[in-house]
Amino acid sequence: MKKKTTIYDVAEEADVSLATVSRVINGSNVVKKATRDRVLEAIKRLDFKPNQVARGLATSKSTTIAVVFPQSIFARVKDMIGGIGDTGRTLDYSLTMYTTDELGDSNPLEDVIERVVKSRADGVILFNSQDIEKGLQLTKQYNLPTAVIGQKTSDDNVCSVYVDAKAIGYELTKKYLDQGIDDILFVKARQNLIDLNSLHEGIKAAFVEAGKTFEDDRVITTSNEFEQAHNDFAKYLDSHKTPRVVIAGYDKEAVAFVQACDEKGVKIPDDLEIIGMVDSTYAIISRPKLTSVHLPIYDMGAVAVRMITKMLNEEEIDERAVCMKHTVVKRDSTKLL
Amino acid sequence: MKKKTTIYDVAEEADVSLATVSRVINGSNVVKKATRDRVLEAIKRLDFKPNQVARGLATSKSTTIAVVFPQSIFARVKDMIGGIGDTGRTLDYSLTMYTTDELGDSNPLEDVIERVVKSRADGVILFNSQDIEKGLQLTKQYNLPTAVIGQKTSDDNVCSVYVDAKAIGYELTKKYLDQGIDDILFVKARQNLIDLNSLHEGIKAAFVEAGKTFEDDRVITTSNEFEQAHNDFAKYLDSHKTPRVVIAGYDKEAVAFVQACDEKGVKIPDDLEIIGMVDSTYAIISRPKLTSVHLPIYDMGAVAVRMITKMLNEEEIDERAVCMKHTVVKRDSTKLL
DNA sequence: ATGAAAGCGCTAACAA
DNA sequence: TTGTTAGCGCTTTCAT
Repeated sequence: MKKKTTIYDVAEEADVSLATVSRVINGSNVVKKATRDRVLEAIKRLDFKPNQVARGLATSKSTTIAVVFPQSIFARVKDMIGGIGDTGRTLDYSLTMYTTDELGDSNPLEDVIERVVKSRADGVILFNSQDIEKGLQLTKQYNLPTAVIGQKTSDDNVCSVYVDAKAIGYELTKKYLDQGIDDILFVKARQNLIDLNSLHEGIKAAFVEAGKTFEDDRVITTSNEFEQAHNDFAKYLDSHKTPRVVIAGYDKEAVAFVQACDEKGVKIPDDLEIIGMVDSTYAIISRPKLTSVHLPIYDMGAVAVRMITKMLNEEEIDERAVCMKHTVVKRDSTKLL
Repeated sequence: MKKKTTIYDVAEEADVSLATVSRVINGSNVVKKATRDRVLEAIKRLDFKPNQVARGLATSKSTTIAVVFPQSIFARVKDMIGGIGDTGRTLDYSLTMYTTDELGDSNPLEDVIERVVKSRADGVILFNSQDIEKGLQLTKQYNLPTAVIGQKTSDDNVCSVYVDAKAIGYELTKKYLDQGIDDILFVKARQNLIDLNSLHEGIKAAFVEAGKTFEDDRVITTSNEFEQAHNDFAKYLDSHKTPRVVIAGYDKEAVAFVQACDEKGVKIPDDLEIIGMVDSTYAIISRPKLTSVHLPIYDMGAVAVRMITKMLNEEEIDERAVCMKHTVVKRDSTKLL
C-alpha cells in the first residue's frame, strides 16, 4: 500500500509552502488567485484527500457526531436515521454509530459513552430510553454537547427534540371521555420515541379533569416481540372485560392487538377502537388500517443534528427543547375519535 | 471548557515518561508491575481517556470502519446493524455510518466514498445495491479494504458475505415444478440483501432443467412503498390470470400481495401460494402467516465486520466470499412447498 | 500574499 | 525496564 498523498506533496508539486496549501483547502481568501489555481491543480493532479484525522488533531475538533441508539429502537427510526444522515452530510459532519443493548454488557451506556469520549466526537445524540438519565449525567461530566431525541430536557450543553406525549395522551383520552367513554386501556410499549410516561400522565390528566380516575390496572406493558405481545393480548382478552378503547404506544403492538381481537371475535372499530403511535408501515399493513399518531420522524433526526452543530458553533439557539408537531391520522380502527 | 487530560499529565502525575504511559495503555508487558500500577492509578485519578484521534494520526490507523447503506434498506437490516454494532464493539472498532439515496445528490456513492477516504476509515462495508460496482471500483482505487454484504464478489481487497440467491430461486422453483406446477410469478423488490438477479437466474435454471422456459413477463418489479406495491398487485390480479405461486423478494411485498389476494377473493394457500424472503416481522404479522426464506441477518453483519478486520490485520482468510446458509421457514401461505 | 515553525496527543524506534 | 526523540499530517500564529 503506497503512502497517501499529503499536504507536503501538494506543496511541492505546486511549489508553495504547506501553509498555503492549507489555506487553499480551508477556503481562506487571502491566497492570490494564481497561486490558488496552481494549488488546486496540484491537488487534483495528485488526487489529494486531506486527512481528517490529522486535521482533527490540529484543530481539536473531529467534526464527528456520535449517534447512540438501542438496537431495538432501530426499526422504528429508519426515517430518523435518514434525517440524521442527510443533515450530517449536508453540514459536513461524520456520524459514528454506537448500538446499545443486545450484547450482555453490564453497563452498555457507560461503556459506549467512554468510547465516544475517546473518539473525541464533538457531540452526541442520545435516544430516549430507560437509562437516558445516566447517559446525560455522563455526557455532562465529560462536557459533551448532547441532543436527546424523544424526551424533553435541556441544560447547558443539552438540547432535545421531542413530541408532546402528554398532550397526545390527553387529547386522545379527552375525545373519548367527552363522548362518555372511559373504558380505556393503555398499552405501554417497552421503549420508544415517545415518552410513554408522559403519555400516561396525559391520559390521567384527562381523567382527572373529567372527575374520574385512570386506574393503574388499565395499563399493560408488553414485549417488543410481535408474537409475544400478540399472545399476551390474546390472554388479556380472555381474562378481562373487553375495553372500548386501546391506546398503544407503538403501531406494532397495536397491530398485535388488532390480530388478537380478530381471533377473539372482537370487532374493530365497533366493539373496540384502537390507536397506534408513530404512523409507520405497520399502521398501513394492518387490517383494518390503523388510526395512528403521526410523528415527524425524519425531521426529528434532522433537528437533532442541527441542534448539536449549533451548540458546537456557538450559534444562537432560540429553543433548546424543540417540540415537534404530531397529527392524528384517522383510518379504520376508530370511528368516534 | 477546560483542557482534556493528556498522556503528559498522566506521565507527570505518575512520575514516569510519557512512553511508559503509552506502554501501559497499550498493554505492553514490559512495564514493571509497580510502575504499571502507579500509572494506572494516575489514569484513574485524572480520568484520562486516550485521544483516539491522536493515536490514529500516530499509527496511521483510525480503527474505524465505514458502513455505507442505502437508507431504504434500513428497515430490512436492523438486526444486521445489531450484528455489525456488536462485533465492532467487541473488536474495538468504531463504526461510521453513511447513508446514501434520499438526498438528491447526483453521485451519492461517489461523494460518500470520498468522505470515507478523507475520514481515513480503515475499511468500508458496502451493501448490495444498484451502483455497487461503482462503489467497488472506487474503494479499489483508494485501496480501501471492503466487505460487501448481499452479493458474491471478491478480490484482492474485497471480501463478501451473501446468501446463495440462485440456489434459493432454484430450490423453490424446482419443488413446484416437480409437482407439475409452473405457473409462477416472481415479485422483484427494488433492492435487497439478496441478489435478486441471481434469484431470478435460479428460477430460470430450474425451468430449463425441466425443459421449460420462465418467461420475462412472469417477473414484476415493485415499489418500496407498501401502499403502492399493494395497488400494483391488485391491478395485476385484475388484469392477469391468477398465478399459482408467487415468489417475493422481500416479506413486505409478499404481505402486500397477500392483502391484495384477500381483497380479490383469492384464497391463500389454496388458490395461490406465496413465499417471502428474509423472514422478518412482516412474515409473522401477515395473515395467513408467511412462509419465508430465513436469512441469518445478524450474522451476516457480524461476519462482514470480522472479515474487514481480518483483512486489516492481515490474518489468514480461508474464504473471501462467505456464503451464509438460508432455511425455508414454512408457515401458512404455502402447502405444497 | 506567503513562508517558517510550533504544536495538536500519541506511538514507536532507538538509547540508556 | 524506562526515557528520549522523531514523526504522524495538518492548522495556526507570527514573521516577512
